[in-house]
Amino acid sequence: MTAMSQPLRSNCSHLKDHNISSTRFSTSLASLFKTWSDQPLVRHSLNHNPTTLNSPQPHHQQNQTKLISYTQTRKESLLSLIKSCTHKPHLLQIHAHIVGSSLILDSTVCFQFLSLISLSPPLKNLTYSRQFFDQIPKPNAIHYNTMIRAYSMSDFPEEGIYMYRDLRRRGLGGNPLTLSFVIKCCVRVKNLLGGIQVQARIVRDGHQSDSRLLTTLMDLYSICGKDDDACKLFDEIPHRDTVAWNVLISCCLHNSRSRDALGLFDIMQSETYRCQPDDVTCLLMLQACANLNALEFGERVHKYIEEHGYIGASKLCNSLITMYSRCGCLDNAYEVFKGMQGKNVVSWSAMIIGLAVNGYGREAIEAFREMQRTGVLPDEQTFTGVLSACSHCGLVDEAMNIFDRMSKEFGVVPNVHHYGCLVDLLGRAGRLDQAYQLIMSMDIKPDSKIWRTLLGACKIHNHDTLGERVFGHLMELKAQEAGDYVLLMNIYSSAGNWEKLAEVRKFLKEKAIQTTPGCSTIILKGTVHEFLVDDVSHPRKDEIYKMLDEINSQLKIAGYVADVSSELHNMGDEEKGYALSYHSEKLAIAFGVLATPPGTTIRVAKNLRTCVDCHNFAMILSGVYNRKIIVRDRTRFHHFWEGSCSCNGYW
DNA sequence: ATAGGGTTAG
Repeated sequence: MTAMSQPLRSNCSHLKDHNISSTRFSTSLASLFKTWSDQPLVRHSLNHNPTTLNSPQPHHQQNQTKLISYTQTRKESLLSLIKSCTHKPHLLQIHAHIVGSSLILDSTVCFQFLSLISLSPPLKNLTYSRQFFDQIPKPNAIHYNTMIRAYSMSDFPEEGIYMYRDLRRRGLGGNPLTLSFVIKCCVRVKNLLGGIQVQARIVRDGHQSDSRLLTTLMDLYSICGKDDDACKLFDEIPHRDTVAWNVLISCCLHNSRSRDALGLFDIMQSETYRCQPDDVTCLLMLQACANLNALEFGERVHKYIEEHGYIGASKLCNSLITMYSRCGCLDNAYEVFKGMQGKNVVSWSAMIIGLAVNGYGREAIEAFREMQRTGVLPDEQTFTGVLSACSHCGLVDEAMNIFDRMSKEFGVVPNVHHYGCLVDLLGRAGRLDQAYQLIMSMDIKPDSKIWRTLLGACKIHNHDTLGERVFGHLMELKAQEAGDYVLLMNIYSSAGNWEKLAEVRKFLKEKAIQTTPGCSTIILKGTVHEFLVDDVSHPRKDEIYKMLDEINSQLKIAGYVADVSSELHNMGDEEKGYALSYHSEKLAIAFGVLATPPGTTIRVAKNLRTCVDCHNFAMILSGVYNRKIIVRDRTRFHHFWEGSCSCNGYW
């Protein structure tokens, strides 16, 4: 309703100013149609020649001028009607009159009408546009461009590529614009081959120094995973403006080269290139920072944003919230969130997800309630955040309740992420069969991530029979990874199933499948210190291991008992406790305790998931040694202070 | 003649 009655902002400012109602519009339409009806309607046929229509007999000189001027006025009034049309019934009337008169042969009229129905939001209808387009006897390049452009933004981008081929068949040379619209279509469907053909055309038509065209093409290569080709193309762009740099940066982000992306921020500003980053550059940089946990760089970008007056942009604020929370710096994330004007669903979701990944589940749910109080409607991703908050804190009933309300109250259809959170939650809570039933009852196909989640839960609860079945599902999807074999071995190990364990081991060795070794890093005074499992390569290794021994005995006094469920070897519990003490995060934390005074925050990043034992170890240590510890693992952050953790002990 | 291109938040 509101969408339909909304005036066309760009074209109808005059309408709005004088507040012309639709009734008055109808009146003027009616009077126009009345004048038309005095003219005989010209039946249009595809073979009609426009010149014969508009050229009356030579001996009627006076009449001809009159007729031309009359046609002219008629056309002018129609064009102004098209420009101010906001109602579908009027549209249909105008349509009928264009098609039923000689105006179908007027390319301007056709173009204006086509723009109206293919691009302007309230009346946009692509099927209808195509119908009209097909009624134009001789569509020109502009008509084609309009259609291809509309298709490039629609759900049927490949249709734009077909239209481009059609245009070429008709021998209408496309201009650079046509080419750029087609490339956009190719980007949408990741049609690299089509793009390469267009590239050949760009060269043949002599547009090879059109920077914008090349930039679009770069994006295509980037989206298709051809980052090297995209870079090559970048070198060929004669005038590299900020957008070109932005595309290059986004290319790095899309192709897992966040580190390169960060580097480009300084390179583009250097003496050689002298290109100023804009708001979009900042947005991309923040994403790279979030991927890399690069808090300091993120703070630099934040400063740049403030200095350049971009801080009012909600997109940037939302991105800052995500960057800070993905760097484990919730205080800063909340600071940005609090200070921002006009929080939308993205801002709230960013904050909720931020709280969730940092283990503050109850706070996330509270934020969710607050969001509803302020009248912002949650969407799919908000629920992903809320449900993952529940799964990080073991709030089973809360999650079930929210999941139920999600579709009933908010009309959000459960997706694979929502189910994933529930499976994780049920699995960790030990309700393995219920989790399995849930997966089997889903009306969407379970992906490998879901099965992997359940496999992880089978490991926690030493459920080897279900674990085997779940692993079978992963094999069915041909999606088993090295880490999955490790989980399976862990499950066999915990269940004391040494034969099966040996079997898997043998298999891994035969197939030369490499498992990723655990690796933790800690940054002290700007230097990155890296530790592998049982690492002895650090220059201060003797001190570190001595420290670790001391810590272990101190923690034992404080009630720490090694949790042995993560070990693979067939040995007695006492030996296991010993073996566990050399997990990479323990080494990194021991080094942190060694190298920092009490009261400091120790930040550790781990490539895999932290095990229960290391979680408990860090939690108790934070109290005994008075350090705040933040461990970032593959999926989340764990905050520890004064012997407690943000997720209330729920691992 | 007619319109008009690239990057972008959770």
